[in-house]
Amino acid sequence: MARAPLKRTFYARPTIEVAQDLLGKIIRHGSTSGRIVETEAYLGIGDLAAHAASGITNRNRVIFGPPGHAYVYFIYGMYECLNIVAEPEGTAGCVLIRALEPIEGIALMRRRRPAAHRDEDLANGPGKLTRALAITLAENGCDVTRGPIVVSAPAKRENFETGVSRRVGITKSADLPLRYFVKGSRFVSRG
DNA sequence: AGTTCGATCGCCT
DNA sequence: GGCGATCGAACTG
Repeated sequence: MARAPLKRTFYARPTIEVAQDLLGKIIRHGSTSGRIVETEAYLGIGDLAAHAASGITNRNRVIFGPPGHAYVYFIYGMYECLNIVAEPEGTAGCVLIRALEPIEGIALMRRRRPAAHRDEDLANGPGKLTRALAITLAENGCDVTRGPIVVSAPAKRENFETGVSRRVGITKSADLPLRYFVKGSRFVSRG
């Protein structure tokens, strides 16, 4: 039951709003999908932790492009991380997807992530969820309002509390409260 | 439960 | 040439 993708106007807003509002949404790639339970906002100028901080380069150019596109990058020689571009075209800003609650294709995710022995370990980290959903650099720049990665609203509205904390694993601009998560979810990368 | 450390490589100075 | 928006295994206590 594929629901309609979120429209581009959803993404053409301040990065912090988009990061908060992406919680609870469904992300799908192929036959695998999950519910977003953890995000981080990465801003433009002034956010020294953001890839966009020092201006446009060949790697980060999609962050400066139109909203609603995937920014996928390669890190530590072995992992991909998935972001979704926010802000109007020409303004930098993106949301790192940090954790998913697996929904569809769990058996396939288990095959892709043999180290995960529990469902909550399949996608509770940015490098894990790209592995579980088979998202690679080939998806960099793709339009998540069209595909092959698609983001949509859940079938039923859910109520949850949003937790806020510092972002994980960075050293610069580390004090900013730009990490958001579904409070109480056992699928987040950390409490 | 918490800490340390190795794997592995593209990007940018 | 150094380092990074990570992960998982190995180790300690």
